[in-house]
Amino acid sequence: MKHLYANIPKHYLAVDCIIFGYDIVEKELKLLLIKRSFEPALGRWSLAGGFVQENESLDDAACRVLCTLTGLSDLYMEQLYTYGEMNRDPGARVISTSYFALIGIHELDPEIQKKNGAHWRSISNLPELIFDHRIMVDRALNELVEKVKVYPVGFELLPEKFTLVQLQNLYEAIYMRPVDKRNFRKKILSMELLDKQDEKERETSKKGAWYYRFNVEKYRELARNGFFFNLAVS
Amino acid sequence: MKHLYANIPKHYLAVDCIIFGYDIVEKELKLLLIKRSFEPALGRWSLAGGFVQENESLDDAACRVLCTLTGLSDLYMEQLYTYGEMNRDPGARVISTSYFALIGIHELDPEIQKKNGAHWRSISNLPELIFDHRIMVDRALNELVEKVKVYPVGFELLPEKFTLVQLQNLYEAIYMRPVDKRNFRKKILSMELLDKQDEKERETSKKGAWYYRFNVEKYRELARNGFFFNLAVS
DNA sequence: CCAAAAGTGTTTTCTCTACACCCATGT
DNA sequence: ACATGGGTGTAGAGAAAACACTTTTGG
Repeated sequence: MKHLYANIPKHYLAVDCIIFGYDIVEKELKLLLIKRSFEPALGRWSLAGGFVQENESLDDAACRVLCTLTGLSDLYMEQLYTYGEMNRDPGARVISTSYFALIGIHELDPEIQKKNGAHWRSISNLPELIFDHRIMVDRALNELVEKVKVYPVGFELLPEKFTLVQLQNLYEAIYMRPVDKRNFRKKILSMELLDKQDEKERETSKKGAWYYRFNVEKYRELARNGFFFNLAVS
Repeated sequence: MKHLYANIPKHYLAVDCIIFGYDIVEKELKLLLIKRSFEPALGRWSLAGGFVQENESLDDAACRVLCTLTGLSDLYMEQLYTYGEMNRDPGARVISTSYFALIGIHELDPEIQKKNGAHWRSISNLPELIFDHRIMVDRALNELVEKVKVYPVGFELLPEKFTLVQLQNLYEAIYMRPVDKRNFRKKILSMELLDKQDEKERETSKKGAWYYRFNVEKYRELARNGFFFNLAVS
């Protein structure tokens, strides 16, 4: 059947990953960027990307890029948007589909990071990026803000055990504004999706803050019955 | 610089358009589908699509497909999602980006429609579609529901002048559930985005219903100042 | 004993929802 | 005069927002 498409032009197709992380100590949202060690744009900052091969789906390609870079699989990942302007890549015409991923900074092996030229950069102070990567990042940021309001994806950025203060700090970092402590805690706790642990975090305060865990199974169960997660708070 | 990408495989790239219309008389949401007059899948139903050419961006390609089919330009259109599974098109490996478009059924010239084998089909009674087009449609429907809640895009499906009853019928068709008349009118009118005309629609009732127009400029002005459209009603 | 961060309730405001009757007009 | 669809307001419930003091404990 291939002859049917005989006169159709073909294109280079790439994926680019917007990889978010969260620094629990500095309370900052970060982006995993690559200092390019190859042409074009050698030495400049870019998203993690790669070309789509013949034997892999788009999602496969994005996973491959992500796994190669981080050594991690089963990360939260989602397709976002496809950029198909004529001259977005000066090297050749390349159409690129962006994916956004969420990972806990602590999960990332510094060795692998170094080997791949990957660096965490603070969202509020990004370097100049190649091509249209900055546009990709901005779209992903918008998406992240909307997403965490209504789906429990923020937890992907935290360790398994986290305190309510840490969770609130994360939301403040994403929303880029302060959030009322009492309203925040009331709302998240009223959903009954967090399991309180018998253990306190004692690094950051003398009193210590209780650890919690997000209960995925409970969320799935509730969601099946029409429950909607919501943390769009003041 | 093209040699840099010498060993990279290339792919067929397509766009598929999910074109929504609204039948103001039958109060039904419709989809513009093509009865294919060519292989593969001759005689079967499909979305309007086409391959991305060498000298056009993705958006250009989608516009071209849409214009060719409808004879209209300046339609509301938005990119949705890119489908890149290996075997989604049995003819060859094709990656396809879906776009959704909103047009008023009344705008469409029946001659052009006939010439292109395009037919309006009711959303609630769609025929079987080729490839993964049904999946594309379902995603687009979800997107449409979410979109009309929070952006004034529903008006793209209506004539310039419309009545509040017609607007409500449209929202009921999209939400696929009844909506409270008084709450709906209260909410839309309180936004002060509709300009009441001095004229009534008299086809469907003896009393007649006032025509309104959506004031785009006013909306843009308000939106600039942080106003949010909202018609997520009971 | 004090500094530093964690934890905790109540009141007010606003938004959402439910709901039933009168109006205008063509036949 | 009546049938048909268009148009209108209010009261109650629930959600969101504003807001300040007490607790714990290591040094």
